[in-house]
Amino acid sequence: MNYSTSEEDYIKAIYRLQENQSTVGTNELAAELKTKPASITDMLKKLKAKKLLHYQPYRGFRLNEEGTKVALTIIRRHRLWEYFLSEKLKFGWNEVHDIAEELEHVGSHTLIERLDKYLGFPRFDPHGDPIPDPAGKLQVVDQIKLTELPLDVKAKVSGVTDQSANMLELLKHRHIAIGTSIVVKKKFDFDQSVEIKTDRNSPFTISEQAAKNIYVQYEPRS
Amino acid sequence: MNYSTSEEDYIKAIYRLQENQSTVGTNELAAELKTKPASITDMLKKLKAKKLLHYQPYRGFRLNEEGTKVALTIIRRHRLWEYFLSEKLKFGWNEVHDIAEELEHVGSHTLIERLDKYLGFPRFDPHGDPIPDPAGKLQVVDQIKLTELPLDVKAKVSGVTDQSANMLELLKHRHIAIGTSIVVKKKFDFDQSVEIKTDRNSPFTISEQAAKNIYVQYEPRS
DNA sequence: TTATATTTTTAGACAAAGCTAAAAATTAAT
DNA sequence: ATTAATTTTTAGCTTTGTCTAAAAATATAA
Repeated sequence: MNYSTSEEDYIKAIYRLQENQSTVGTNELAAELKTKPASITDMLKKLKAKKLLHYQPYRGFRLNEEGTKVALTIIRRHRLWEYFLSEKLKFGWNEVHDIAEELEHVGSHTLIERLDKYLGFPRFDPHGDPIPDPAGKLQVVDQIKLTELPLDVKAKVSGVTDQSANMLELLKHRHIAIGTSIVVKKKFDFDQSVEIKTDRNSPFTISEQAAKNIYVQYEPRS
Repeated sequence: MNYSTSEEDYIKAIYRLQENQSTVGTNELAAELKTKPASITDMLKKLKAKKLLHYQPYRGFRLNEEGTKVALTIIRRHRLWEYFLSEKLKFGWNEVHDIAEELEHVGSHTLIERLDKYLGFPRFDPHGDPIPDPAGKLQVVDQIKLTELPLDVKAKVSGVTDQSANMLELLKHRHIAIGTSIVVKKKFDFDQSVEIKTDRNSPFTISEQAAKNIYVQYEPRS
């Protein structure tokens, strides 16, 4: 089945919201999509007719199996494009989102599969979020915060959550990027810092605060 | 200024048609866009209001300077994506058009400039059509048909116009692709064939008919 | 538990883009 | 130079996605 850009945006937003709550409300979704509640009700009727969600008027709604699969397909496209923009076109982690927001609606299945292959089947986007597989399944995340990594265990940087100028500056200065090999050498509890070492630096120290925003994974990227 | 997907499609189609004729007609454009004449009239009013074309009811129309610039910007996006799909994602020359038709409407200026850089500033798309420059100017084409290439002058394959299965088979078999170095050794007028040599083959002969569909350029790609 | 506040839905309108059928303008042809 | 044929435009309707204002349902609270 093929969905309009609008429908895709709704599906994606509902998916995002229902990750936390069990059921999503009209006002809430309206806020998320920066639109008005009346518009939500209209679209819900259409999506229900297309059997993508459970919905009883006044009772809230939730994506069903099919709707979830569609959502994950869109998220897959989004994150693969983010990875492309960041890795190949050298956009900053903070610039990729808006452009990917447009590219994700280009529907060709072959396009996405070839892109995936071209990129080397990445498993995480530049923000560290996992990329759903072609079947629309979200892989169990095997990435952890740098602060949770046991000492002297080699891992690879898979993403960061804090994209502030400071953080980006720090990462740039230390030559930390996605894929960088990294090891935690010591943890200094007394001043909340950790000593780390990458394959491009001699050991250095960063704040635990910063380290918490760096995600790493054990295995090499497949 | 920003234009809708529909507006962009109209502008591109008008540009295509007015390359031959001096002025374009409603029926003609309707056929090109597989839509109805009444829809054309509606859109023409909008495009005229946006000062993209000259248009007198019943008198035909033609893009003005601004409209032409917009058309070339869209064509630039289209052809850069075609190049990307063909060179990087290994799509066949015949598969790229439809996907590029969607990607071309993604508006980000930075995206296109970075893509251009990433691709190495290509000057021709996989069909051999020139890629307009960032200012929306079409470079004078310095490519010629293989049959027009003087003997023993080295050139590079820049595209083909015939994408029939036969032609693709021939090119594949002879290892002729975009960028392949090629020289014409002899022209056999008596049976309408030419002997050519590439950097990957000993000399061989193909029909003049086939050679006419192969475009080459003198200088190396910039 | 009845009144009040909040949330959600309905009703009716609007803009974009398209269509059909009918009217108007232009072109061609006797 | 009229008539006939063709092209183009207008008028009015449809769909998608949005909005505002009003009505209905649900939740909260004294």
